[in-house]
Order: sequence, then structure tokens, then C-alpha cells
Amino acid sequence: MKKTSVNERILQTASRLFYQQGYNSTGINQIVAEAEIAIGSLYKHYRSKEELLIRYLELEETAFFKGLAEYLEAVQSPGEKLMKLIDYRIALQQRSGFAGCPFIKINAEGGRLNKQVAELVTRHKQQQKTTIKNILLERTGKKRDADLAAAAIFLLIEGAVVSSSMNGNTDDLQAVKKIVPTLV
Amino acid sequence: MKKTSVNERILQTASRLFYQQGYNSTGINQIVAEAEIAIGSLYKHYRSKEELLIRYLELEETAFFKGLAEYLEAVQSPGEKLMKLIDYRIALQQRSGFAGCPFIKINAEGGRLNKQVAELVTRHKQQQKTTIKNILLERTGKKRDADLAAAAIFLLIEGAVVSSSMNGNTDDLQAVKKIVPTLV
DNA sequence: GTCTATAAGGAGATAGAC
DNA sequence: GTCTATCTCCTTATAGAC
Repeated sequence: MKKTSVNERILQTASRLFYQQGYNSTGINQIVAEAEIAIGSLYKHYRSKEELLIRYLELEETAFFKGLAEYLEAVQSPGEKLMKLIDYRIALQQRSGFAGCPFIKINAEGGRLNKQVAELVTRHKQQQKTTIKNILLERTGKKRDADLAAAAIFLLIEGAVVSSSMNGNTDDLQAVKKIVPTLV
Repeated sequence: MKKTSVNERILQTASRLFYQQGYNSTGINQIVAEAEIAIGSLYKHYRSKEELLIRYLELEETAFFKGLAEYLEAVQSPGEKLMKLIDYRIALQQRSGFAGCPFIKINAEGGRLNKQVAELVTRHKQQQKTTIKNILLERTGKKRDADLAAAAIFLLIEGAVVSSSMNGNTDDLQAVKKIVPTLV
């Protein structure tokens, strides 16, 4: 059995710290210490802290949609899918100790973001909105308002995730589960 | 004519920097330099950077509701008030260069927030939700769903403000103006 | 891959002279 | 109020020996 590779330990530790305590508040030295690797090893894998940030966001992006697909795979009806989508966000928040959305946090931290980072953030959110719209389009009829309804559901969830990380609970995400059926 | 006091220059500069480039990314030295004051003066007014953060948030809280009251004062109907409330957020975003919500940003930056800071953040958001609920309660009837409807409108706006700061536009806030009338 | 040393700069905060 | 000096610590990043 091969042990966890150095690169995997770097990524896991950096991801955890960037997410939980913030990118700007996380030092290279802390990553190195908690990953139990040498600083030379880190800079052999990544040229800079920013490069590590980009890799972190790419992994979050992949993991988010992979996890969502698993959550949705057994579900048939669009209405149930929307509920499952919210359940997924509830589970993510509980699992992370209500740390919020990684992409929203990165966006909120920086003044001006690196161009590549900004693109990863906006693309991720665009993908989420598209996912919702596609679920809505599975229903017959009412295709006309799909864009606005998708925006509504997307924004409700965004707001509720932010609220969740502020209040340390999932009350508003639960509220969204009640609100969404009245929209569609 | 008395010139801008030292304390006012500290607060204006710190507020601008905390908001625009983030609390963690703003150094005491930068505040001192841009406010054109002496570092000794800053520490005569504030014991620490954190104390300055608290003062900043208190001022934002006051300014937010003062500005909102001015926006709403000429408006009569609840429906119009809701639209004006969103217009207010649109104006705030445009004015700030789409910097988002100060309270959301502070919440997203820290790992664990100072207790007093966390309370300022949650109290501000609770106040916003209450403001919306009170507008909804001005209408006759349907008082039963006021809580859920207020939550919906609040979360839509929260999500749209976050989206606004990501995309650098007010598209989603404009969308919320179309969505809200279908809810109430 | 590991280790230690170090560069070069910035952080928050304090002290003393004027 | 101003100024400069300083303290201590931490930051990102590099270099070299093993």
C-alpha cells in the first residue's frame, strides 16, 4: 500500500486551511507544518501560493459537481431534483462546520483577484445556474420563464449558503426548500 | 472652517480599505500612509486594528439604515418600497464598484471571528430581514406567510449582491426586481 | 524527497523626542 | 498632534547540504 503522496498531502492541507480559515490568513509555513512536508517539496510542486490557490479551486469545482451528480443520480422528477440539490448544499455546510461556499469566500477575500482565479469563480457559479436551468427544462411547458426561475432558485440558494455560514445553522436553506416549490 | 479631523480621516481611510481590498489585506501602515496621519495618532484613537474593524462595522450599520430610510421616505405602497429597497442595493453596488456587502465580506474573510464582530454581522442581517418583514406586514391580510416571504426576499437580495460583486454588474439584482412581485 | 539557513519585506504595536 | 526608531514576529520564497 502506497502512503498518501506528498502532493496529495499538500493539496488536502492547503484546501482545508484555505477553506476554513481563509486564503489570506493561511501561511505557507502553516501548510508545510500541518502537511508534515518540507517547504522545499511544496515549492517543487507549486511555483507560488497563488498557483496552489488555483489548483485548490479547480479541485473544489470538480468535487462539487461530482458530489452533486451522486446526490441526484437516483432521483427522477425535476421537483425532487431541486430538493436534492438543496439537500446537497445542506450536507456540505454541515460537513464543513458551516464554512460557506469556497468560491464566494475567495471572491470576498481579495480586492482585485487574479484573472484566472476570477474566471474560475464566475465559471463555477455559471455552471450552478445552468444545472438548475436544465432541471427546470426537464418539465414540459413553461420553458419561457426557465431563465428567471433558475435565477430565482440559484440566488435563493446562494443567499442561504451565505446565511448558513453566518448563523452556523441551516435554517435558511431549509426555508428555501419550502420556497422553491411555490416558484415552479 | 475646521479641516477633517484626524479621527475622521482614520475612519474614512480604514473603511475604504477594509471594504475595497479586505480587512486582512489591509495593513496599519497603509492606513496611516493613505490617511496622512502619524501611526502614533492612530494608536491614540484605537487600541488595535480589531477595534478599528468594530468601529468600521458600526458605522456601516448606521449608514446603511440611514441611507435606506432616505430611499424609502417618499414611497407609500409596500410593493414600491420593496422595489426601492432593491434599487438602494443596486445604487450601493454601483457606487462601490461592485464591492459587495461589507458584512458578508468580513464574515467570509475570517476563520473564527471575534465574538463582538460576529454579533455585529448577524445583527445587521437580522435587521435587514426585519425591515423586509415589516414592509410585508403593511399589507392587509396574508400575515401568515410574512416570515417565509420575508426570508425569500431577503435571501434573493443577499444572493444577488454576492453575484453582483462576482460579475461586476447588477444583472441579478435587476432579476430580483422581476422575481419579487411574483412572490407577494 | 528531507533539513536548515536566509533573504527581503511586511505585519501589528510601542516608545521617545519634538 | 507630529516624527523616527525599534521590537518581535510572520510572510513568501530561495539556496544548499544531505
